[in-house]
Amino acid sequence: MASPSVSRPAIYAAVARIPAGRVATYGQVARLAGISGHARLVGYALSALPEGSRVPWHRVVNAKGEISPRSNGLGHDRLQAVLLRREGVWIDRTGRLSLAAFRWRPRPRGT
DNA sequence: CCACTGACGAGTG
DNA sequence: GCACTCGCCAGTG
Repeated sequence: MASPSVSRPAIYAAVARIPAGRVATYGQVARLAGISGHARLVGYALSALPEGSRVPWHRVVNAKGEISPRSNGLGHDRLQAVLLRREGVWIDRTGRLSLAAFRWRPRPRGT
């Protein structure tokens, strides 16, 4: 349940800004979407994404740097790991990736 | 209108 | 570093 449509467009737009090979946290996306502090809403919005959407939802991970397990039972969490790996983002055997190395930094100084 | 539920995050022990 | 609690918003029964 819970298919909130808060600022879905804003959230999707923020997620769409994440470059391949990089990841962003829900909180980070929320901040970019203009709803900082509402990381949950980001997750809810992404959960409502249709399978054919062009939104790189797989580039969004939680603050711990791991793929949040979902309950839809469609194995999307597994798919996310595969998609990320395909972009060069390797998940640690503990199920976590190095945020320090793969976290996307919007507006970096220089370049 | 009330209660429960979700792809979360930060703080505390 | 891990486990637990509280806070946030929106939709459903």
